Amino acid sequence: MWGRQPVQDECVMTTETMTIRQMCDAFGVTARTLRFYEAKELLFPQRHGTRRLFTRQDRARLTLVLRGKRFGFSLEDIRQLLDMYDRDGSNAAQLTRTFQLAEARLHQMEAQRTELDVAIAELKSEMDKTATLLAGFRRAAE
Amino acid sequence: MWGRQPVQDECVMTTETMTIRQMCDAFGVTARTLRFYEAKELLFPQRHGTRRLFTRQDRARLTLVLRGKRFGFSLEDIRQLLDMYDRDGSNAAQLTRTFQLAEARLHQMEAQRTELDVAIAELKSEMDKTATLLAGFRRAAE
DNA sequence: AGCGTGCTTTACCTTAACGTAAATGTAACG
DNA sequence: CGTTACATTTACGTTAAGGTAAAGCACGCT
Repeated sequence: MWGRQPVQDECVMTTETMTIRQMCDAFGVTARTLRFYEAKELLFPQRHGTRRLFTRQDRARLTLVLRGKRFGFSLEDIRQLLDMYDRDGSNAAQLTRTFQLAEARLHQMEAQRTELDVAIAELKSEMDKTATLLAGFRRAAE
Repeated sequence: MWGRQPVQDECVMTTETMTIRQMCDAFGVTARTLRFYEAKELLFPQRHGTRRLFTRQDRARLTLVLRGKRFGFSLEDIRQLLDMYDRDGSNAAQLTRTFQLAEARLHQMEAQRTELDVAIAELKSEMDKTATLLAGFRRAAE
């Protein structure tokens, strides 16, 4: 009735590779997002003809990308962090550079945490004032 | 509405009004920012000829704007809060609304901090791995 | 052969909070 | 009067993370 999904006889769900739509469904992102991430060198899907085939590695990377995004990091930050997870450039110089990148990121994150703590404390203080005012109003209303 | 200021023909340096540059120095913002905030109806400086003169109210409002920004509110959110306050800041219903907005924002910020803590822990863990690898390389290099 | 559907690329659109540049104005100093 | 030092308006530029539209392949089915 509706167009049935073309059943791939040979490439049966080995979970080896996934089409773009399978990725969208699996991760809850749009196709545009996956293509965008490829353009930004966050993912490196293979091609079968013109079609993208996302590998196990792409899925692992995408998981990390989405986690990083939840933490509020930019895609560029994430790309650099992914290079750290990919310690395939296993020479000491590369690892050292990677480590330094991570260290810088860590400092940024800790600074961000400190700022967030300050902001939270300030906001709480402001809310206390407002709450006090409100309490006064409610007493006056009786 | 809140108090009119004395007409000043001579440019006496009262603390009543400030030029744009005095404002920049006092608040650590650029002139572009002040003009932008005026365009966005966050500030309402008077004019002396073509020049802006920022009043005590403007300074109070700018203080609130900058505080709101530290809390992560958008300028549009801030404008609405300021407008509410202007219309009838001493209205219990509006104070309640303000409080609720602040509460929601506080929850967001606390959630953000929790996630940030997780991310920091994970990153530290990855850095440990990298450091261990590096130590191995350095031993091998001797 | 035709149809429907999915995938592809190319390319312009969006939002926030300003930055930056150009052209012009004006006020004070010397 | 000229120069200097700000001030003003207008208007286009920037960045991030995609959205959206257009138009063309590439199939599998009938």
